Amino acid sequence: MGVDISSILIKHATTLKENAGKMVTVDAYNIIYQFLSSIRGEDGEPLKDSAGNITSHLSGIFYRTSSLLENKIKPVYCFDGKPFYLKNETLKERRLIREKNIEELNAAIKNNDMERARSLSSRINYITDDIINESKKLLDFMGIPWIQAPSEGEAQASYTARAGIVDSVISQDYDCLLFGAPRVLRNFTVYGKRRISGTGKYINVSPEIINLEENLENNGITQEQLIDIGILVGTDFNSGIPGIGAKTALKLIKKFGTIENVLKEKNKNIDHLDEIKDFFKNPPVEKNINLNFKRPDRNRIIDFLCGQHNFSESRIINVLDIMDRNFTDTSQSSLDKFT
DNA sequence: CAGCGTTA
DNA sequence: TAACGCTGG
Repeated sequence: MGVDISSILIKHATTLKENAGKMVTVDAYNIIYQFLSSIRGEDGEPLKDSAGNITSHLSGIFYRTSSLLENKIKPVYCFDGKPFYLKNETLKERRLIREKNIEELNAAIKNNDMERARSLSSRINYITDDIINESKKLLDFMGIPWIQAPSEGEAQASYTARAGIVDSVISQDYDCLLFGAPRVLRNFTVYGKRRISGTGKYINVSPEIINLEENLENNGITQEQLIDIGILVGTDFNSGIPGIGAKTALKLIKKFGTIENVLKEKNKNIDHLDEIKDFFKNPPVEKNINLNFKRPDRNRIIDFLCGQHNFSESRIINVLDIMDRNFTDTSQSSLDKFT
């Protein structure tokens, strides 16, 4: 998933506290996908309400958003619109992998191999329209703004940061850097832990920040050359050149200057190259952005999460109290200078 | 993943 | 109080 240019990037450890006072965009699809894979019960299945509807994403969005707010970080969620048409191949591949996983899962259940079944089950994620719509509904009730991207959510999130409307982007994917996000926050969690997919075990993953300008300078490349490197390695919109990873791509781009020269040298071809480059440089985005944070609607949240989806009322109320307190704090902060 | 009760 | 382990839905 996404472009793997990790090996040529400098990353700095960061914390939620270090980012206090900042506004950030969140790649909604990316974070929902993470919640669906990691928030699971003992059986390895995502959390569900009594009607069998998946609720892991609601749990994730509710608690994560609240801790961000508690740390004075204001998140703005960016949702995917119509995928870039060249993504179709990638999406087809993902569908095939998923179908294969489901087949293997059924086989494992048949053979009573529950450990294998749990591991496979945790890899199968469905982001349905319901999951997206309920996420948006919850954000509305929480008074958190979200942006409907005309196309890719990570392009929208990156644009919003590049335009200076927010400070940085929360996403696990490096594609945001190709889209020009000045700062990308990864592993941006409260406790710095993540469950290893399919097992009950945890690994430590500390929040990190990647600074675009610093990395361009450190590698001695331009933004366009970073895009070229990404395309050589492979993105959501093309397969990349076999045998070329980020380090090799960097060397080649520095030696030959542009992806066109590299391809000529290697006698290779990438379909729709100009279109892909243009999409990273100038993706369709919503530019009319007004971000309005409102006080959480306690009754609607309790009705939605507890009434409709079986969340525990006492737990939800605890968090609502924290959010409420925090909202008052920020709205009064302009009065601080008079005290 | 995050909350929360338990433990040392 | 910090680390641990279980549970949430």
